[in-house]
Amino acid sequence: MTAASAPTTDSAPPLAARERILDAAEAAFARDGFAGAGMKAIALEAGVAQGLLHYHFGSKEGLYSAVVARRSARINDARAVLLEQVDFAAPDALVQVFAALVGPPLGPEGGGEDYARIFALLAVGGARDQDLVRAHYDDNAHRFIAAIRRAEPRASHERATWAYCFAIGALVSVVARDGRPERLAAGEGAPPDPPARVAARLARHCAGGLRGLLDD
Amino acid sequence: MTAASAPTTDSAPPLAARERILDAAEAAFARDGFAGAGMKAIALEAGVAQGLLHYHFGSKEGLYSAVVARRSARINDARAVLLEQVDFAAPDALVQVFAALVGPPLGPEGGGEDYARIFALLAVGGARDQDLVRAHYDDNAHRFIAAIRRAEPRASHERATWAYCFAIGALVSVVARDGRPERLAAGEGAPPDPPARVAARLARHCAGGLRGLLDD
DNA sequence: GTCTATATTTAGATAGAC
DNA sequence: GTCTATCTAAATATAGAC
Repeated sequence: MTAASAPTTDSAPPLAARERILDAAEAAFARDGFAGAGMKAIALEAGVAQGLLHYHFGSKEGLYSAVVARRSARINDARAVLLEQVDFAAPDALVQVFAALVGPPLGPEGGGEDYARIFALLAVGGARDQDLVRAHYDDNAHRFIAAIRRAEPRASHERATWAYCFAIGALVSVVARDGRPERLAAGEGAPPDPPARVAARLARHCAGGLRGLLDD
Repeated sequence: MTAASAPTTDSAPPLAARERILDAAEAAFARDGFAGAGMKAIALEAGVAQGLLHYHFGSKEGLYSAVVARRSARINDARAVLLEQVDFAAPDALVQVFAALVGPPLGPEGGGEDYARIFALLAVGGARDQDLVRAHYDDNAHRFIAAIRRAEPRASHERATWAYCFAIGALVSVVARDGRPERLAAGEGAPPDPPARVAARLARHCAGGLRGLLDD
């Protein structure tokens, strides 16, 4: 067996069809969820035969898992870069940490609308989604919980953890929602706020939320 | 046509089979989502024939909508009761308002684990879920946004709205998650916190979050 | 590696007896 | 109002040619 004949290996150079399938699957899973998306429709959108999906990813679960793995790696890499740039001596260090956490899923690294709802579904889904979160996001979580405590030493490990979880929750509710906050605030047809502005607001909210937990 | 022959009318006294179907559907939709749940499995769990589901609710969408309508009414009623009991002159008025918002979905009115994940999926789902949210939760939202501003007059309408949306997001991330915060904080196998304690912590977090938005 | 064709199961919905 | 039986469509997955 040659090295190029192992398509499930991540280290191999990605083929064009493989990436097209992942792109189409990302859009389909986002639109219809795991159970609602169809392998037939994904193959059609990717412009390949349905059998090719099973050749590359084995099953629908395998394809879903691959979609999450590809995108979560990009998001967490972007988060790590931002986290390294945080000035922990600054008065707004805590806001900077939360901005590093919530910014990438809202920005171009997050895959835009296509992956946004998958990201949200992962956070509220059942056993399958929870396993994927554990595999692809738990390490990142521990790193950020540590950073939260470094920026706000008064926070216990437990309170920092809850603040992290609340932050993820608030994040998913806005990444998955095209304009519900805007609609509630300004009525039907209100234009959505730019992602950077939403991220900044969210980061300040999370920092304030942790401070609210301190006198417990 | 007699009054009793109109099963789709909500004012009619509920029949035993109809309620059993709703209970089974609530559990199934929570476990597997809308697309993942099967009418056949719901009928089996309710102990009725599959055809009866269509007689009472017309379609799978009709059944899903009925599940959401039944539970959201109970949740919003409980919220309204708590909101009336808020002492807006108290220094922790804002915390009280958020406690009235997040308490019922976490308590017995929320339907426990069965409805919890449906509640969360509604918040991050596609067009179908967004329509249901608009129909069953938007009025409640406007009432709470007004209460938030009454408890914290410095908050603009826009900021109060974002604080409300962030609160719902943080809420769904904990109602749908059996013990991820506990696991991240204390490792595998950590016992879950009691719902009342989670609700109190969440309310304080939300109040602090809004304060963090004020100096914008 | 990619395609066509198909096997097998299961889905939601309906018809009609009682 | 409830049941049994069935229709039709669509699902995932597989087999085998190229």
